[in-house]
Amino acid sequence: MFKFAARKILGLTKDTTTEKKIKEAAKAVFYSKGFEGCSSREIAQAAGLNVALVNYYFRSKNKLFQEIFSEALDEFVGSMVQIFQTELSLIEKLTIFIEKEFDFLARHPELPNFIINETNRDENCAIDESKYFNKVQETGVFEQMKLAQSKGEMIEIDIASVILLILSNCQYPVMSKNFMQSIMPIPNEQYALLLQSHKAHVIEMLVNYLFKTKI
Amino acid sequence: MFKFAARKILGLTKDTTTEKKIKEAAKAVFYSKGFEGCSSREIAQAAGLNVALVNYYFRSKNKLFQEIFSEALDEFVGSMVQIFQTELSLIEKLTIFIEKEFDFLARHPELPNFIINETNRDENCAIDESKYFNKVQETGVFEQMKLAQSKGEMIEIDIASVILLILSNCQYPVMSKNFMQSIMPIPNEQYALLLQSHKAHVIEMLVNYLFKTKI
DNA sequence: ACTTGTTTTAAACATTTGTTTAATATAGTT
DNA sequence: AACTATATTAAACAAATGTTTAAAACAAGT
Repeated sequence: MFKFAARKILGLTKDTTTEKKIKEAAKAVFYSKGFEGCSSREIAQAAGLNVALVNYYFRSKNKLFQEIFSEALDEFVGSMVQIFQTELSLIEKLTIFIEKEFDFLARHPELPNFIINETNRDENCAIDESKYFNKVQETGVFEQMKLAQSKGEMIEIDIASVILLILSNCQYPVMSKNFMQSIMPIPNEQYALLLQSHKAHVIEMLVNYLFKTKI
Repeated sequence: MFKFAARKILGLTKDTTTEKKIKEAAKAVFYSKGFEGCSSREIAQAAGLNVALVNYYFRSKNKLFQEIFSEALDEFVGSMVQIFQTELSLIEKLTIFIEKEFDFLARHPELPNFIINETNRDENCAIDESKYFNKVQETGVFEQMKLAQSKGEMIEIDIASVILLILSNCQYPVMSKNFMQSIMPIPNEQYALLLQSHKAHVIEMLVNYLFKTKI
């Protein structure tokens, strides 16, 4: 019955290319259509395989999704942490983070909408509440902010607000592309250009506002 | 066969409470679960009616959805236009718009995610590409911006970028509530407070940046 | 060649889906 | 009261869904 489950737990799978194929296909399909927007068969077909194989390797559509989703979150928070844990100044961290985030999102434009969306669909899918928070906290970036605030280098503002300001201005422009194009006449190529110039505005605006230091 | 369609076209429906009940129920269900996240039967049940009635009044789930969605967009753009067409200064318009948008979104927190999401799901659902753009353009707010820019009162920035800055900072904080709560430990009541103080930051930041005029 | 354990497939299963049908109830008109 | 058009319902339909089963293909060891 649960042979493969046991094997997986014991780490005995030979990590076959099939499993990876399914995961890659599932990733692509889930990202663009969401959990409820696609079927198991669609994923199997995208991987060029039988439906039963999907459940053979991942037990259920739900389980497969959870794995993909949690890796998406990992990747997402990971890129944040990667920059925060450097020894740069806050302004540098902020600037570089926004730069990287815009570039990253240009390559994975479906990701933010996917995460926001699925977090809203199933509130329980918030995995390990504190796991990600701790990761970020361990970088010491919060202390760095509080220190800067006490020294008057940074404005008094809730740290959650800072996160919100950053994510809002990085992610929303990507998520809302189709919506923006439905209320304003902007062809695809031009939207990419818009994002580039928008990035510069976001950086300047946030740095100026948070640090009261003209660039 | 298409009796009711003919009646609707001819405006002969007595606008029964049943039709409204279905629409209200559909609105609530679609908003919170999206088109693919719910079934016709779920909508019927929420309205306390038979499934067949939903199709009797709206022909299909798709058609019902289109009606709801396009009204959501109307409402959304309408509130924008309402403020833009006043005789206020740009700074006042911006400030009031953000104030109202935050209040509006506090009452309809599912709306932005719903619109963004469904616009991404079916790119064809972008109804009447120019309709909304014209509505906004007719308010003359774009000319007002260009004038302010030529007078040096406002920074040089693409108007699409301005829209993006505003919507990003108003909508994302609401859309991402569940996501934020899964990476930071913020209870519900506190998140509402956070949004209030965040609103003030957004106003100050945007006014300062766009108009180079300290409040 | 036989056995054993793993991978893959086609087919089946029970539910759920959007939609339609055919019958019943309701109300208004003559 | 009978007729008619509308409103509502229960039941049915075909298609799609997530999942399981049972059999086949494959590989490795003996």
